[in-house]
Amino acid sequence: MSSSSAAHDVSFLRLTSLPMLLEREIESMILDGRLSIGGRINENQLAATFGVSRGPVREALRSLEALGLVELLPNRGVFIRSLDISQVVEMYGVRAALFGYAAQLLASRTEAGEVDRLRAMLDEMTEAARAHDFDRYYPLNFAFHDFIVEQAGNGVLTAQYRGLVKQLRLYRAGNLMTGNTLELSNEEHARIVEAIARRDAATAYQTSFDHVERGKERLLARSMSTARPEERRA
Amino acid sequence: MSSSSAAHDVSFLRLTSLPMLLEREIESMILDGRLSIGGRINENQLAATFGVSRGPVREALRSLEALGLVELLPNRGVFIRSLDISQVVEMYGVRAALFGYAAQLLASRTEAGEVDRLRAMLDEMTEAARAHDFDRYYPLNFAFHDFIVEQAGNGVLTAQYRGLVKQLRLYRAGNLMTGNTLELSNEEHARIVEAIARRDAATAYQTSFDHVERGKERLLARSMSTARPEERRA
DNA sequence: CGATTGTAAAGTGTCAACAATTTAATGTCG
DNA sequence: CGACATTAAATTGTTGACACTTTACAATCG
Repeated sequence: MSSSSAAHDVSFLRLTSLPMLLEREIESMILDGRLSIGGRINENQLAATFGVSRGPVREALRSLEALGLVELLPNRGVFIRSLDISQVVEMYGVRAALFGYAAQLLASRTEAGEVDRLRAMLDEMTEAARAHDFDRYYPLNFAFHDFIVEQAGNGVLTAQYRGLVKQLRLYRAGNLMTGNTLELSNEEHARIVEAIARRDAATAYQTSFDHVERGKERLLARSMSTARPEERRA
Repeated sequence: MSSSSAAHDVSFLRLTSLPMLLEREIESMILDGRLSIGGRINENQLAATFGVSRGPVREALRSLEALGLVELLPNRGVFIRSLDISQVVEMYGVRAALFGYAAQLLASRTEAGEVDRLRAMLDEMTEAARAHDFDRYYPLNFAFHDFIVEQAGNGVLTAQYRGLVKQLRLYRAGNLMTGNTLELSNEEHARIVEAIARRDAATAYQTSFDHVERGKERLLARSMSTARPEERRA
């Protein structure tokens, strides 16, 4: 039984704990919008909701703070983090760099297996874009980017990228695409896939970086038109 | 008195708390080597050391886990995170991408004020490198990289980069440079500064990316020669 | 009536005690 | 003597109580 070297990996021994569970649950409450952004979290209330005491809740909130999803103000409470547009812009920049690096890595390591998958995703997105079906396009778009990052084969990169994307979900207005932006965006996807297929790492980086940067600019343009004239000061 | 708009910014009202304080203190205990890597942290002992109860200590440890400095195994305890070489390699890759992006940003935004400072740092490093004075070179090298990242003007980037560098300090063998690597490394610095001075964003990115990648390769080469022949399997 | 001060309520911060689990030590059987 | 079951110690997990701070409210004074 115990002769085999490392076959079973007995990591079943309680790989989770109450604070981790609470962390995940509170996180989805935030990302699903069940806790409103900018709002305050009441520890007592939250603990009562889950039927636990405040200790584990506070530990979970500490983790969420380090993940950038909430803000802790001493003696004041925990607040769902709200991003202003300048922070979002900064995040998009870093995301562009990370995504570009991912595409670069994938281009230099791919053995063509991933390319077929990417082309399939691309076809689906093309179809959804043609139909202006945003609800169908959005998850495909997400999966496309995530697939490239994942297949790049760098776990640290994947974690950083996903953490950033998670934080970006705090900016609610950001995910909308209108009109022909779907088609424009997807043409950029096509260029990315081609560069990866050609094993052209430099072009894969550049097209991927530019793709996210352009998404940032689309967001900015949209944010300008939406923004109120001026926030008056006292 | 209350007429001025945002002059005083009374953020003095307890901008810190016990868990934050403990977090910083434990962090420096780890990075200074006062807590040995891979070793286990005893909550009772640690709490007694600081003269507090275990609650705040546990909260601090949750934050440190999210920062990637410790690992929490449910019911088993908290362990100072130990990095294997493959993780370090991944981190270097991401660091290269982030640092490259920083140099790119700085090159495209600099108004020449930063370049003088960079050239001054470069001169100091050249001197230290010529004297093979690693102890003097190391902090200069650190400051040089950090300055570029900081002056890039992207707070998210700065935070991500510094977090990564902090984690890399868990890999103790990594910081050594021998022989003429100091001079080689500094020649790369010179190329980076020149690209930034020229406002050549693309070259700034590439030289900076390559610089970190070469650091990774130097590390890997060193690690190969140091590594034990083979870790035998059962 | 508006600004200020004082007071009560609500919420966060910290602790010490208890429960549950893991680890180490001990004893027992084959 | 070694493997296994049993027990004791150490350590983590969770809780409820209490102290402290902030916030909201009410009363008072100019």
